[in-house]
Amino acid sequence: MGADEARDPGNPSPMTPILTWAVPVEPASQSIAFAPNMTPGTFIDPPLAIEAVFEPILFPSSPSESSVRRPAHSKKRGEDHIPRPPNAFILFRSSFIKSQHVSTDVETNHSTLSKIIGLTWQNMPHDERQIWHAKAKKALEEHRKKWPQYAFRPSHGKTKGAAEKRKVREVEPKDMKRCAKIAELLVEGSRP
DNA sequence: TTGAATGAAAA
DNA sequence: TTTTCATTCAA
Repeated sequence: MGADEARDPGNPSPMTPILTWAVPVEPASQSIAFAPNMTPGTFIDPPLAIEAVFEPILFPSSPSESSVRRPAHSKKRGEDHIPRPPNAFILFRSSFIKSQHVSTDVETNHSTLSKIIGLTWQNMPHDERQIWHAKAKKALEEHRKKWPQYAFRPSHGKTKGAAEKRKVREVEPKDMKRCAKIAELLVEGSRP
């Protein structure tokens, strides 16, 4: 760490409309419930209870065609393998791909897609990203609940002989600019 | 098996 | 601090 917290480049937005936050339409359908094994005595009240995880405004997941969940890479890794809990970006990316907002029809290269989605992620307003962070947090809680004893154990000597990673194809700057434009348009165009 | 992104957590 | 790995699927 250190004094390099200047991780917030241009984000002045002096005239950002702040998106009309459509109040959380979540009545009592999602009432807070204590876990069965949790005794009221041990309940620690979190400073900020963000129980309600609102749906993203900019890039909502497609309501249709989203039931068949593939086991991803069921090969390799024994069935005992517990996958890491997905972080906010991974969740966002998955949703983005599934939604087919821009995927496989125009770009089949997932590496490029990752670039576009990454740029889109950075262009997203803070509020929107926070929603995905909340989702990630929730996923983490579920993960902990499902595998309480899970712990991330990265293998050290994994990357082969530390050989040079050969790049398949570096995205040309021209295409890079195109990606940036796409990402920008994606966010701008999704604004209400 | 790799690439490509971001982020959480381990070493 | 650096490295691993979570998702995703065409090469």
